[in-house]
Amino acid sequence: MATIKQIAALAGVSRGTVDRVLNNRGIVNAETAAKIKEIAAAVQYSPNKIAKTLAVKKKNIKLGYIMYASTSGNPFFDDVVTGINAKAEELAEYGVSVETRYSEINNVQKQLELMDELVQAGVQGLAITPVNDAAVAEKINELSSAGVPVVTVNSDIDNSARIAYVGSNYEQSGKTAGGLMRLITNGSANVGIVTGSRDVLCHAVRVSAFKKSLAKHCPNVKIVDIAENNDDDFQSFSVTKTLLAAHPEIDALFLAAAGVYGACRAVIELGLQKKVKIISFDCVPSTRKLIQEGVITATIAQQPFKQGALPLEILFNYLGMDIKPASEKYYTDIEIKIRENL
Amino acid sequence: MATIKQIAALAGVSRGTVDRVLNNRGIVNAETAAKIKEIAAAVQYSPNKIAKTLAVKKKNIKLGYIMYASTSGNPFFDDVVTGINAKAEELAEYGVSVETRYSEINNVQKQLELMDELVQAGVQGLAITPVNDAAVAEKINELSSAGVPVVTVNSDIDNSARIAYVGSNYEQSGKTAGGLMRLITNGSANVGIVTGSRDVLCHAVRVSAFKKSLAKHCPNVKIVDIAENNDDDFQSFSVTKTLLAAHPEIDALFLAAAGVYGACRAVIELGLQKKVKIISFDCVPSTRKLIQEGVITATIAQQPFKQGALPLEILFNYLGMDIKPASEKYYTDIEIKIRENL
DNA sequence: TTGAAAGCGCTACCAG
DNA sequence: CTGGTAGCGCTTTCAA
Repeated sequence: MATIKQIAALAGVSRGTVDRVLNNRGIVNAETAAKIKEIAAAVQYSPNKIAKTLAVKKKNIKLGYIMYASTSGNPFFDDVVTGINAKAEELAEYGVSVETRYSEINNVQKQLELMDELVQAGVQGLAITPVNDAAVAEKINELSSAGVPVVTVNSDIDNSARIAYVGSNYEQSGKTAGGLMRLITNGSANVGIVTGSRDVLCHAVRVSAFKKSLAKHCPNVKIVDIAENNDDDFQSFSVTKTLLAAHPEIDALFLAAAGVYGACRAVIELGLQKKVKIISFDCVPSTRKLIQEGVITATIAQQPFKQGALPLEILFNYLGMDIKPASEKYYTDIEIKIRENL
Repeated sequence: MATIKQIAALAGVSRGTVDRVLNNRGIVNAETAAKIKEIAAAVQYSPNKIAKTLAVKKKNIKLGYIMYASTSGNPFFDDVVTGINAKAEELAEYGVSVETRYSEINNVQKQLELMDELVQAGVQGLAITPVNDAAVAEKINELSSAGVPVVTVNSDIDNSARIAYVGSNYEQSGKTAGGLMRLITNGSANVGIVTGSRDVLCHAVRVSAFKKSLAKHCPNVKIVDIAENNDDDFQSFSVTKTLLAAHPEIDALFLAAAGVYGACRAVIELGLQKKVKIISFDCVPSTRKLIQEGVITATIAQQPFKQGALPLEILFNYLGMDIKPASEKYYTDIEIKIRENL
């Protein structure tokens, strides 16, 4: 609990000098620097975060956030935005302002424009749910080189210089879905899969991990067929109906992406809700309701609130507190929700 | 984002006066007080928490913590203690010190002595896992009256003036265990229950909620028998063996308290690990291992780390920041853990 | 290359 | 009843 002031006194120098040595700013006489470092080590100096935070106000840090709009089809992002706003409000006290922009899934051009716009507006750090495209990756690298740290949210982007990723571990969440399927079917079932799109990396990873997990432990669980709904409830309704009609042996569904409500409507319309066991992802209001009604057996949630909030915290620590992210990847918890612990 | 300084300027008074009005300390002329309040409301004054935190150092807050020792049989408390220590270290920066004492389950006398000891040592607030006894409740009330706020942890105590409880919602976690049992048995099973003691309130609540939850939804799940292990692994081993021998029809076990390892050893010794599905509580190292090995199907964890840490935060906020607990009960999350999301 | 001082916003204490 | 001031620990700027 030693302070800079105390160290200064011990070394017989001013606090400014100690500050320079300990934080590598400016130039200090080599001898005094060595002496100060020695003393700091001896008294186990560690900076007081609160004091630092208070002083950081003058920096007037400005952060940018590019998030998918929930109007693009998935109310999951509403909860993420709630997290963003809560954290932004909290950081306001530290003199931090947050500019949020909404982009569309798969619209690369729009996203690039928003990035430019935010940089023009003077943001010193950026959080973004990136479209998985080389052009986006490249712009992230540009920003990084220009000294603007970037944190990816919800989906990561390969070959980019982002300082951290916050979001689900899709591999593990897919495996967990497989584990759940094993438990609720007692290791024997004919499973239909409804996913968003084979082309969306995170959906693909989830599905393949799900399959792998079952293949390993459950020889009697068969994957009958797989359908794509493009994260749209109406498409989801129709492809699920087709899927179930084509394969009357299906007695379990794995809903790997959005469009959960549409798929469940199809099951209900066909009168199969008693027979078909359903596992889904996320816990949006309609999903919650379907769990309460017993249509969905279990869902896997992934801390949307935290996904929204944590990137801002990471950027604030990076820019304001000189704290580098402890890890390159911050995986959210994989939360199994059933009717009783919703 | 208005500050006291700005309000003082607007009102033409000193910051001291504004502080007095806004924090109800000392006496201020009624007119100026009204004026200041009006201005504060107009500019939407809200105190800066960081600045407050920095200034709180001089108070030299001292907190006490009475926790069950994990040597009393349950390694669950190790994780709680980890949470206590982490939070204590964090709070050290705020000038807060924490005195921790370890008590024994069911030892009322010892616990009363420790409470006295900590008060003698000058703690200004206390967190405690109380033995459920009238004498303990009464001493909690004494402390409260004397201005020492108390937070209960892990188990609550009736008719006491504690400012908050942090811990599991035993009713809901019991229900969740019931829900899980329903899912993994497909609603049909002969269940044996191994609990700690019928006399320990939280065990009793869990078990009764478990039963109720099953009775409501699963007519084909029968509770065959119930055994008590007094949270001891050796007793657990022996009573579980007896239980299984007496009821060969048992094909599922609900382990409602500690002694999980002992019960599982019994299952293994009888060669029943393939047949008997097991649901347990908490996620201590031995339980984790048994899940990985497929002996335990699922366990319900309850954020032991948070149970340790949060009470200190509540007390700090109460004493240092004048922030009353937002709620009287802080229930921990009910986390379902299976092999894949351990 | 170094020291001194102001400031972040709030609290507490001493005068008046 | 009120004002002024020092201090919490760190950062930053201005002088020297």
